[in-house]
Amino acid sequence: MINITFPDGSVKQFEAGVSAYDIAMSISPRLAGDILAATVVPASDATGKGTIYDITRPINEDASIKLHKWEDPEAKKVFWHSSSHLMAEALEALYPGIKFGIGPAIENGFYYDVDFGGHTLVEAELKAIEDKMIELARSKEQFVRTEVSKADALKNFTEKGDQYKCELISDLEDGTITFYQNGNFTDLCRGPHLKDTSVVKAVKLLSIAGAYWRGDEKRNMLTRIYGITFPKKSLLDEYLVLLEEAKKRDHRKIGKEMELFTFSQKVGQGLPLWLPKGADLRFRLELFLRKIQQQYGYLPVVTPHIGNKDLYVTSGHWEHYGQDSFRPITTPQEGEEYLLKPMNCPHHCEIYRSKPRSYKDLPVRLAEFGTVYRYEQSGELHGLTRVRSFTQDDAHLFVRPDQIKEEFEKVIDIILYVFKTLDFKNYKAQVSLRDPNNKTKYIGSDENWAKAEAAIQEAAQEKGLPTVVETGEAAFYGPKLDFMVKDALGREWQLGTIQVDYNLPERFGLEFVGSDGMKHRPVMIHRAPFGSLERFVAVLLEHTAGKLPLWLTPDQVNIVPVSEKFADYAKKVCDLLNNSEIRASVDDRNETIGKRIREGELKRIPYQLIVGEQEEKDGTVSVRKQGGVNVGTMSLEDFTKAITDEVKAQLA
RNA sequence: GCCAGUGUAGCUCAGGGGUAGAGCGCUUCCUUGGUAAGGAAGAGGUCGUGAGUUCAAUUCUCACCACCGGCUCCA
Repeated sequence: MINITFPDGSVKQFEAGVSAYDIAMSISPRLAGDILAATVVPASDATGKGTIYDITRPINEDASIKLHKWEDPEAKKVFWHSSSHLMAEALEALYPGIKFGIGPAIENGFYYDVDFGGHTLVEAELKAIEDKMIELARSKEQFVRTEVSKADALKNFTEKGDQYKCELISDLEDGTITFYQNGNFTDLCRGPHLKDTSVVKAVKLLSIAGAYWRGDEKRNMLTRIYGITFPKKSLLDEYLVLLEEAKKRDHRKIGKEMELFTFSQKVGQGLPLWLPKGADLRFRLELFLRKIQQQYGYLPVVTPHIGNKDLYVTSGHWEHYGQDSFRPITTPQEGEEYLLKPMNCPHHCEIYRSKPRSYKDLPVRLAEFGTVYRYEQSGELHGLTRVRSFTQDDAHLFVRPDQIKEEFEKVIDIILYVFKTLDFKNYKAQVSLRDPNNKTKYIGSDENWAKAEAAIQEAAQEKGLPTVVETGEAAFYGPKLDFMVKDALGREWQLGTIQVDYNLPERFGLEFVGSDGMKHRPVMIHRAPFGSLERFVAVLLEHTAGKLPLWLTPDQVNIVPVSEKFADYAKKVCDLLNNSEIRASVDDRNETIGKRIREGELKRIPYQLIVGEQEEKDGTVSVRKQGGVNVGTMSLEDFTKAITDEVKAQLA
């Protein structure tokens, strides 16, 4: 007999070899029917973390257990992973001879990478695959786990001619290899899996994409099929509605609706054109940050949009990115070449170098809203989040080595203030370190890398900022701390960034005179709280669904006169508001009042003022807040004060 | 750059080998309306670009361009 401990601390005895399913059954058959996976922590597991088990897998020793129903992320993962096997089985039945790469569960659903040989899978075929999956699911196929030797595993997939699985197996250690079989389909898989396929009730295959084998663009491109499944049809319907809702928050759609920005094929791919309202919004964001930076002792600078190629040879960027960027600009002067600036740092280094610096002058903080140009691959361009011309809210801090941590922490403060003011709550702070196994990708000495990586992690820790560490994600010149935020569809984008750089000061020969009268090398910190105005605006639009905070939004107040008789009063109200720096306009078009209010709502204007006979007589306005809330009638002075106070509070 | 999809009016989209449609928007007129769509008339498109097949191409074929979903990349 073995002891099984439950999450509430109670202990029950079972025969050795009992499964999670048996255990659930001993509590209630209903529970047994609901559970999809179990976290089992065997007594011998020193980590205490345990393993997710198939609910049919025997438990052979004392263990604690947690049973997972659909609501648990662990269960969803198992459900979707099994669904990818189910899809693979359907695919193999419909397209005999195809080969399989990998097929994991993802955040929302699963995919499988498949080599269809000569066949090109098109979207029209997905329906038939979905139907086959449902058919197979209904036949209640068990997922059968078997442990196999490496030799047998290789033999199996060699006979099948699946070079991808063979490659995966050859990387595995003998004795750890398991197969899972559902129906006629056997896959190399660590598991865990569902008990059987019958719980999969609803299937939607979402899209087809090409994906390089093992993420390597030099290798075969496999066909990746994305899908999602649910244990109930209604859950699928809800999910699809949710997806539609998310698409309505797409910044590209909102940007068009609110007339913030546009693109032109004639101007060029990835080159955003900011429309008047968008430019207005952008300037307001800039002003907001300028004020903070002034408080933190930043000095504004302005530098040209091009720079001599030698500048980038010196910085090392030419060597790293020269081949993949906009080509150099030539001049009538033989041999003279300029580059569109891909970043501002080299220019700022030259500003630092323009005069001798004393240790007393440091830190020197040079800030610029600098527009840069990068030739991003055409397939990578995406709305405002990935463009070829964008403006960084850039600054470079030239600091003494003993000032790094303090300066780094101040930058964290600025970024957190910006995020707080704009109500970004779900961000991730990511520390990006270099890949120690691929040092040739990076420039700079081991010693400086170690110092910089330590400085970042210490600063984050002292600020109490929870971080995730990603190895191999560092910039080529230094490690960084990035703030990542998700868009409407769950894609993650980097916004704010702070980067320590020991390299450029070296390359540019930057110096300061120390208290000892000797020359020393400053350390450089790159930082951009927004990242770029383009990306920041994009993510902000998706987070707010276009309902921007009052202080930021281009149109704050829409004044709707009840009829044209009151247009003059409306204009007077508008002028008075404008004089108080409130962005108001009058909609006195020949349309019904209901229609004009509706359009004000659709334009996401925070306040609408309805004015008619009564208001004109009393010098008041009838206030309607976005979303249909009738705030009531108030004097114009009171309204002006309320708006001004609300803006102040938002910026506090 | 790679794989798949899309490209028709300012916007959202329907259509389809015989030179085009809807709704919204826009213009004009009627209506002067009190908190999410009043009515009428009108203007507006070489159907992404180029080539090919055909008596005839916006429709079929090919190439290119752009956009969209992914992959790779992201200073």
